[in-house]
Amino acid sequence: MSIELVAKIAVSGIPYALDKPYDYLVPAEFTKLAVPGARVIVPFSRSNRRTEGLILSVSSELSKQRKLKSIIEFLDSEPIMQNEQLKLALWMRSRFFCTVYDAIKAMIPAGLWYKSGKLSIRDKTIKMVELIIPAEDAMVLADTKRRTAPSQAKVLSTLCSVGYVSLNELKEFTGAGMQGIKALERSAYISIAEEIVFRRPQINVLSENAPLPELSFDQLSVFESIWNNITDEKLKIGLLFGVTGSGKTAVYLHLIEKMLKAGKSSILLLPEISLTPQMVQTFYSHFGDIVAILHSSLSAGERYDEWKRIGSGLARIVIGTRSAVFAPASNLGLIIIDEEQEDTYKSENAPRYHARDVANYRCAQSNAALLLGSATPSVESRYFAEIGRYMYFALPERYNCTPLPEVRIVDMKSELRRGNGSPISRELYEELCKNIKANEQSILFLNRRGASKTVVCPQCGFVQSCPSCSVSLTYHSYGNKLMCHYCGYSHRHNSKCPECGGETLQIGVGTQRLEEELKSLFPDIEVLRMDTDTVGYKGGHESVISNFIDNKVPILIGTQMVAKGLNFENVTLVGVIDADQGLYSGNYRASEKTFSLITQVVGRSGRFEKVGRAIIQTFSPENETINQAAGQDYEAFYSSEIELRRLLDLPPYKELITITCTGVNEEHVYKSACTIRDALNANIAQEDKTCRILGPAPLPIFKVSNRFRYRITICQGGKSNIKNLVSGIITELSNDKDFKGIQIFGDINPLD
DNA sequence: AGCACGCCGACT
DNA sequence: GTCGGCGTGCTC
Repeated sequence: MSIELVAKIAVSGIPYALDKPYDYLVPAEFTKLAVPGARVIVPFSRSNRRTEGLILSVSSELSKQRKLKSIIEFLDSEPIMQNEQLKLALWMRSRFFCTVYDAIKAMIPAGLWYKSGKLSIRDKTIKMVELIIPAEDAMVLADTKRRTAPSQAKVLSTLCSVGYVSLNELKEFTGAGMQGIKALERSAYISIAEEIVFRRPQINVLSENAPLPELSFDQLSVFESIWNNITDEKLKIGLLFGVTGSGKTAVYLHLIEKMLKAGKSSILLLPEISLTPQMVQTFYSHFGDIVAILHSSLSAGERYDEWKRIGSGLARIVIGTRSAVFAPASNLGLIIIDEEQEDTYKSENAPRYHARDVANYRCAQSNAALLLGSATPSVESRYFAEIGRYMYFALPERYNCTPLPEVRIVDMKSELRRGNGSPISRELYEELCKNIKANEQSILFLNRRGASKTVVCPQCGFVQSCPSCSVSLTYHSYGNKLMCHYCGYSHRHNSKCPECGGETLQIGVGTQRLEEELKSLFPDIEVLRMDTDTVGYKGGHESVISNFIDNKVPILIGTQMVAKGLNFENVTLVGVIDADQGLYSGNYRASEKTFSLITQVVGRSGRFEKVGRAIIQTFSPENETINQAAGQDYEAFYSSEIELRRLLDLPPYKELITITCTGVNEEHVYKSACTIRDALNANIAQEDKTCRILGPAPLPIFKVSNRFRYRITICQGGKSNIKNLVSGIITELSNDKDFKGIQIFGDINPLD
């Protein structure tokens, strides 16, 4: 019997059902390295394949009967995760039905994943040259060398004046070659040393040390109210309601500044950074280098370095997208989630987390404050404010008192009856003419890419759809092809119906066809289009926007990316081409999303001294949500929507947990889902009688990449132990031989 | 998931 | 004989 060191390890690349801590022996030579948070390579499974893992804990044990395998190597010389982060990863597993390693991967920058492999990211270094003899001596030396070694003399005299400089700059400035500099190093007159530098994302900083914007009376009182409440001991979550243009950003800036003065760091989450360059610039201009940004279009090196700057405390303000909620900010004081209702805060793949939930957990752990900001808060958040779980703050006015735009709803049914089948109603056409004449700009919003929604055959009714996903193909006039917007499949378009040979018809309008329609209506007018097709490359988004602003392009067409966070001085007309789009998707959040989107896009109009107009085109002009959005009346929308949620037993009254089955054989998938439902029904009665089990139901898009998808929805009160039950059922059935080829995963409050 | 084991038919 | 097809079972 002897004492051995045993590490409990979370391993990567395993399904949820196998995820548990595995015990490994720590070989004696690794004793010092074996600490929680360090990554290792371990042999795993019968094949002993090399598998990455992370040490969760280490303990000394009396050696047991069973033989443990040993850790092969260490990837880290010190832990890459602190105790607090490990706790967060374990919590994420229990809440989001992911493996611990899925959570860990979301929490650390990608470059660290393969530190020892080929894809490793190294610290970037530059060579720095320093004078290591007294400057007076160097001057004398430079004089003596002027004849014999002029370039060495130049190097010495240059170093006398600058002292410490990068090798590259020194070579460029003095014209000296490497031999001369090396010679000086050999003689111990100068030293050459590597210094780690940070790769930084390129930001156009407008000015340095710009003052904070002054707060208006309303902003100041909201700012003080937020500060006094969130720095209080008890209630730490606030919801800030502020209509478009009310100046939420100014309040954020002042809160973050005050946190900084109190010695605390802050994280600001945005739905998508590339859509809000103005916000990032404002922060850089005021706070300078202590701002770090984290988002998907950074290079791996930049992301790794920004992460290091945050971890080391050099950067104390983090601005980023969803995953920035994991930023290793020390002494965290505040997390702000701007436009908290946005779907981008929910991850669609494992770990299927919501940034709001993670922020909430982190803030509670580190006694920090959480502030949610929005012009159209999610129904959940507004409800939690109503019942006192969140503090509620409101900025009622537009900052510079611009009146809200004047909004008109146009009935497209009567437009059709008048014989106008085009996507532009007569009224919108006239308003566009007015704007062109007045030299003012217009934005047309249409949340659908492509030229035309679908191609149908009016003779036999055949609709072309993707062979591997269950969505209809979308026509793209660029390349004359039909594309699947889900998996990217495309093939050439033939105007003849593949079933009956009849002439096909295109129905529904996308941004691309709208662009063509406008070009024929206004042949002499420039039209810009902004959607994922036109801004695909890095920086494309900004260049479209600056083109629109600088060249006063009369008309901008766009998908939802035109709706978010942009200030256009000269825009006085907004047209919503198809307000119904998305309203009848069958999802319980459809109204909420429609309201939010229309409200935001209408708010783009007339943000400065000119009064804006907006035209909303719809086939259901009586629809309550559309009318509430037209009136920019969030409270009216909220009170009708929350009543509906209460009646239908939906969030925020209940929490939804879904279990999704996917597989290539539809019947097998369906039957597996039924087995899950039965297992739930058999077990749930003891846990919670109020909870309902729905399904199996096909997902809105029920086939993706040749896999069918069915899911069970559990609608539960939230306090019971249902999550553990679900976890147990997923684990048990994943290992069942009847479930061979079936993937099962759990999700909480999915968005689709 | 990923990989070895093992049991069966085909073939240098 | 043994190479390789995939069905079965296990992962400290």
